[in-house]
Amino acid sequence: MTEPLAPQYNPSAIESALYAWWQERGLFAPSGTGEPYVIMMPPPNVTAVLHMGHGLNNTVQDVLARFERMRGRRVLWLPGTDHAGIATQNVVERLVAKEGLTRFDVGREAFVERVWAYVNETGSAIIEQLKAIGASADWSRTYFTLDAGLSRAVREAFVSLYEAGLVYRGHYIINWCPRCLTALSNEEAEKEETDGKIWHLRYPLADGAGHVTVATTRPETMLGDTAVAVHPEDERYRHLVGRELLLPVVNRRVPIVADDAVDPAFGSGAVKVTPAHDPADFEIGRRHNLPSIDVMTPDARISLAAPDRFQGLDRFEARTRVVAEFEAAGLLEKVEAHRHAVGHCYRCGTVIEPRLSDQWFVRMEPLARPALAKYRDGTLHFIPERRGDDYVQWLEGIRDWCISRQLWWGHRIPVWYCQSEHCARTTVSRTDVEACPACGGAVRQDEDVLDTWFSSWLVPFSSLGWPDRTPDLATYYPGHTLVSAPEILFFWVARMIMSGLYFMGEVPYTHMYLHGTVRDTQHRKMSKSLGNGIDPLEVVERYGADALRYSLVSGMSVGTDVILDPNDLEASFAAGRNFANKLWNAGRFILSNLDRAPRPLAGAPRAVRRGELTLADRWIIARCEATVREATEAYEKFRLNEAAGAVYRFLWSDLADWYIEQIKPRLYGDVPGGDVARAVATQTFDVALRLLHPVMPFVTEALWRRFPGRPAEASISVAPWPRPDARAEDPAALADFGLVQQVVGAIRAIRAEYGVQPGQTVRAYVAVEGGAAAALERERSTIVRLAKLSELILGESAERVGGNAVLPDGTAVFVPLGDAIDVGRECSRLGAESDRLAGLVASQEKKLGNQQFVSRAPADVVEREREKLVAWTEQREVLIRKRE
RNA sequence: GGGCGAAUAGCUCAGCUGGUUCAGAGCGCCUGCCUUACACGCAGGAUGUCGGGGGUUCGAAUCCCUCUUCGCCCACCA
Repeated sequence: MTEPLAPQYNPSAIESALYAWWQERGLFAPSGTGEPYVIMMPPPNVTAVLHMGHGLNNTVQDVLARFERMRGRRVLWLPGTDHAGIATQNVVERLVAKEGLTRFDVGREAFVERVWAYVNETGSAIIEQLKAIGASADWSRTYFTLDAGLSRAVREAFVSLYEAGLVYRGHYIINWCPRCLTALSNEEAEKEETDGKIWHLRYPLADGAGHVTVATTRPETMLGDTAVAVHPEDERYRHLVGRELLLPVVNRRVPIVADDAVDPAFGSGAVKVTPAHDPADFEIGRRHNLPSIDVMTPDARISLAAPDRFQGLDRFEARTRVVAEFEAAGLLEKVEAHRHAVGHCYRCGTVIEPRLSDQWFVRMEPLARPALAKYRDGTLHFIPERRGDDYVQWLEGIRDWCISRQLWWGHRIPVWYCQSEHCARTTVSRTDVEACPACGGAVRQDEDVLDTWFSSWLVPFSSLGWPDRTPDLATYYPGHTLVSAPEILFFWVARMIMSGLYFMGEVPYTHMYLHGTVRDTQHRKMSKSLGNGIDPLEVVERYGADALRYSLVSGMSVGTDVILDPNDLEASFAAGRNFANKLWNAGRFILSNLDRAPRPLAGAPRAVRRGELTLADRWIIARCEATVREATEAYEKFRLNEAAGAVYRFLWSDLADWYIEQIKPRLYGDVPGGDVARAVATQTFDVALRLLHPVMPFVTEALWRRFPGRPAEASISVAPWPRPDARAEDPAALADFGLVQQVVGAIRAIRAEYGVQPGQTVRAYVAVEGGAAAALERERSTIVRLAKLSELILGESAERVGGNAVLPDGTAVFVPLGDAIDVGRECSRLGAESDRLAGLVASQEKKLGNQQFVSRAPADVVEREREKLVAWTEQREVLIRKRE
């Protein structure tokens, strides 16, 4: 506690020890009797390694958690990890591939065991990494989306939705990833604008009397065409409806049908219909009883349903071959460039293939309706608000959610099919089914697993024990704030609202804060594949967790992206490190002076009476008060950068640059009042540490604990949040000390301008009277010392030669410099200064000469402008006289 | 194609309900300082048609319209 502190703050020497101490003390578990405040951590993938996006997301959550904890709320920040179906399976598949095997070689059971082994070994790494950045989550409650409790919740949700008719099995076109070999939801198929081509193909009429031209971006699908559709009212084709075409390449006769879905204005107005490979075509096929011919295998090669010469070809090779055959037959009308949106697998980037298959779906419209209503009635708040538009748009256009995945890693679908041919009953059950409940025959469980998001959308209550009615569930549901990346608004955030309303009857959160994305200086998203990432742990090692957090927080206003430079860590993180160091040294200085206080300041420094305070004391107390208000309001409004900025300015510009400099004579015993200065410095510094703790938890704790009178077990992380105190407001002190600062600044500027040696003292005149003079008189010694004066004269100067400055309120400052100065230089400076004032005066006269302004603007505004004009005019005259 | 947002110093961005923080901060740049808390520091300084054009207003970086350029979300015109 009393060992001397190093002049340079060394984060790595203290951070892990402090974190361990917080954990030992159990400070991150909810405690006390305050109103609960719940933040649900977006569960990172088990196999994830901490990246800057996690850094940002968890820093924001931690700032809010720590802020509310200090405000006395019973904070539960609930962490967990996500089994992340496809992502995790892919990782282990790659490991298996190194042994030259596929998952099919390994077999389902053994493969799942491998995944478990992998997850058990490396799965919690990210949690350790989150601790390195200071995350104050309640790790004792950490869940895993595949553990027993959450698995039970998943079954309960599936079965009860099924019983309500909201889960169904359907035969539809879904998004299929030919590399992951699974169905995907619409959200998992990322649309990307792509420059492609559109081929215009001629299909001859079967009777040889001409042809119909169709356009397609995927010519290979023509192998599965079973019709051509035209609009029923399209005069060009009306006479052809009902006739047949001879499909080239495959030589199949297909009908021409009329369907309203066809847009006669697009292309030729005739559409090839491939019911097995296009959702719109599927619908047309259904309306016209067309056969569906699936011409592709699961890995997107041409299937046995196509002519021999195409079988086994990759879909893109087949595309080339089909086009070539059309061209050779003279049936390729034209090829045009075509920009369109192409779906890609969100996990591996492979082009999605629309595929006809049997899948499980959730009927979304009944869930979406109340979720929309809760936004429209003002229950839900999005920060920033515009994210609410995205939410509404998505819900209004919602389509059913395909939840089955042809994977092995995940929650097995709780459906059993009777193997007996005459029974064939389907059983959907909360518990495992051994035999068919109808006929007692053998059953086979559905092979598929559920979308990983089907477990995470339940997390706000499943992580608290649902479907059991646990005390945790009663206490901590619903929560308040969700902090999330905008990418998972639809995957997760919106769905949690729907599930919360459906299963719990209440929205899980009222405030959804969607922060920005971490990008590089070219505004590209940081990613491993682009190689533009910054490793947060490296930053923690080199600059400290506080520096990392400060940079992330200060670099982001509500909902904007955070830009970091991967090639220049110094540029990105030095500011935070420097700030931590500044704090460290300010704290070190104050502490070292407490040691030389005549009596140790126990606990709260000795009570100081208002009458004992100097102008500077009153000023820093008032500034501190303003900072409490500003920072608290900013945290409440999620304006974390403003909160950090307010405390930064207070600590650096006010406390360190001015107040600490001002009190040095008192501290050193050169003038009386040392104990008052110590008390005020200690008090205001303590408040600032508490205000900053949510953003920079480590350095603030390290310093805070060292102040005398703190019990060994006291932690700033549960210290009370500073309360606004109207008695500390002091506009007069703010104005008076502000004048002192301006006078000192003006004299310093003159000294620098005229190259006065740093050690040399000068005289200075300040032309003030009345209250302003009294204020300067009270801080005379401060001005003399900080501006390095031999004498301060409050009044006009008879001397002419020297440096002049005019403060914004019109106060003149003059520093006589005798023969030492360059007269020519001074003349030009005087000229420039008087020109500047002339400009101000001119525009001011114009403004005040405007009758409209004088009559319409508020009186106080006009009055202020008048005063400015008077002061500027006077000072300009003074300068002009001097110049002569 | 539909919806939404952004453009301010060399860079990254604040600037919220029009008028005292109105033209700002940090970084970078220039000058001078190892002043016994801190050179990861101190003091001083330079830099802007607030994207273009129009409008509302006594007054616009701020509100409205329009153009330009970027970005995000959504979308079965084959």
